[in-house]
Amino acid sequence: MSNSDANSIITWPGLPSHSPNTRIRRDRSSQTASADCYNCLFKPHCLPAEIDGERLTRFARGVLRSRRPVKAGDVLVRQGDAMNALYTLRAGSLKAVFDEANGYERVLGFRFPGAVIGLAEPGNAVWTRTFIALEDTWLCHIPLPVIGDDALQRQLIRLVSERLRSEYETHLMLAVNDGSRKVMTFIVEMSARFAERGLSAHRFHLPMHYMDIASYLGMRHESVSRTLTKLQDRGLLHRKGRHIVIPDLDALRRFKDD
Amino acid sequence: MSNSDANSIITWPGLPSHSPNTRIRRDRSSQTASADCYNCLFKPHCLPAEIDGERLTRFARGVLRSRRPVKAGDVLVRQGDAMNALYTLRAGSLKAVFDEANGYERVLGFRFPGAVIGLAEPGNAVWTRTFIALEDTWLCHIPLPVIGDDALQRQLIRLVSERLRSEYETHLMLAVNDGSRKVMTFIVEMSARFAERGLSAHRFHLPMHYMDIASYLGMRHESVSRTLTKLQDRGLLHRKGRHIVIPDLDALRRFKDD
DNA sequence: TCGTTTTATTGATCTACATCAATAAAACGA
DNA sequence: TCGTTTTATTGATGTAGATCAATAAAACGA
Repeated sequence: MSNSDANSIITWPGLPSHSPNTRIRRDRSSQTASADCYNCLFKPHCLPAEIDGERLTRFARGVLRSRRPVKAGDVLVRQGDAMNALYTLRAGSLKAVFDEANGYERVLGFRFPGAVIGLAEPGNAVWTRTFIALEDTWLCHIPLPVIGDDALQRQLIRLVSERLRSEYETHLMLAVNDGSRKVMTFIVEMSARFAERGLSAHRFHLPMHYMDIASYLGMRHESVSRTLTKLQDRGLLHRKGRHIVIPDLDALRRFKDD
Repeated sequence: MSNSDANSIITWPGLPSHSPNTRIRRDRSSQTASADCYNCLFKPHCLPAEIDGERLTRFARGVLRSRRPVKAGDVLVRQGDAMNALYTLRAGSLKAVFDEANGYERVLGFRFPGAVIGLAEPGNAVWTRTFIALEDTWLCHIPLPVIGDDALQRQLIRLVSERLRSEYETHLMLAVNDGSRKVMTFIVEMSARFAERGLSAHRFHLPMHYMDIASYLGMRHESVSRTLTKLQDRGLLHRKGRHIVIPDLDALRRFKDD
């Protein structure tokens, strides 16, 4: 069963959706507030990276900050929905999936705090992928018209091409066609993502299922599990379920590259 | 042996390069000219898509149109070179490759007329991939400062996110992990690329080697060859070397999808 | 043009991973 | 909390495609 089935609930007020069970809350003020970009930890990586003062105030006024999270398993936006805003991830995590005609979903990526959601869509009227929360997730909502400013557009160009570069990295990883290498690259990458948010690079909890990892890497989840078991046997990592401990990160990196 | 070895020759005048044999022609006027964006077939897909009149004239004045081609096998830009211009492809074709430390190259994509080269680099001071001509190739050279205009930036955003969407498609293709499906998807995709340039979708010549296709798809070239032989045996296509004939394109598409 | 180098094809073998299956462990909801 | 559902683990088996090898066909350069 897919996570993105009929009982998904969209908690963003008034968000367009094809889900029959969409729950729209009336009380806007209790749900969202204007963003506080001045004090935001992620400002240097976000759209208003280069603006300040009056211009930043104007930008922040147009941005809605959610107060209640998108719950684990819920859909933020669904492939095919009209696209009229970007999101930024403040806390939690998301998976980006492509919904196939047969009902299955194929995982295209994972997003962590600081990430901008929707970079593949400018120029497209419609969301090309579905975004699903992996855990309770807080976001900011940036309507497209707010990004008229020149400095914002330059930053958007930078963010999209940065994402493009990272997708080329992913292409290289997928094209090695060696399961254990793909899994190791994934683990090292996750470690780096945690580290860049000030968390431990050696000890972390993966928010996504092994089935999601497998889908992302183009493998079966059995193979992901077996690969991790093998890495554990070699002492390169320990794990209890999705909790990962890497005693020697450099050793893992070296092992991956030869 | 890689194509991007020491005897690569860069025919773009004054282009930075690490190649010892770089040939720089003195006579600029015989090599390049201002672009003629007004009469360019590719304008709707290029950067100045949305500008006209006076603004287009100003843009075109900043753009250099090459008169002599980059020769087959030659390097247009090398990974690590300083990045200060985009290119657009007018005729010919290129491959985008990642140069590995061990000297091997891994193919990340192919570019055909109408494509903009360098979409992954804005925000990066340096080329992240090497571009090599697959056949004699003509380009336009667009210095980054020329893209100050607001409409040009909007179009650049559109182009980069469009490329990002196409990389997500590639991710989906690579993650199916089924050789013959990957090859069929590639052939169908190539057919579409030829068709969109007004050429035959049923009968075309692949400009890249099987080894490049294999590298791009994460396979061995033997497997690419075998897969094509199998498709030929089933009557889904005919080929003589790299010349491909597809008698029934829909049949091939249907076969690929089940 | 011919001789050399590079690329493509075909065959034989081997292995990593998919697939099928059965159990165990989490996660979830009443 | 317990009972159900979903996800993860481990085992047995089969197969697609990697690998090694040898020949054929292009492509290239003098």
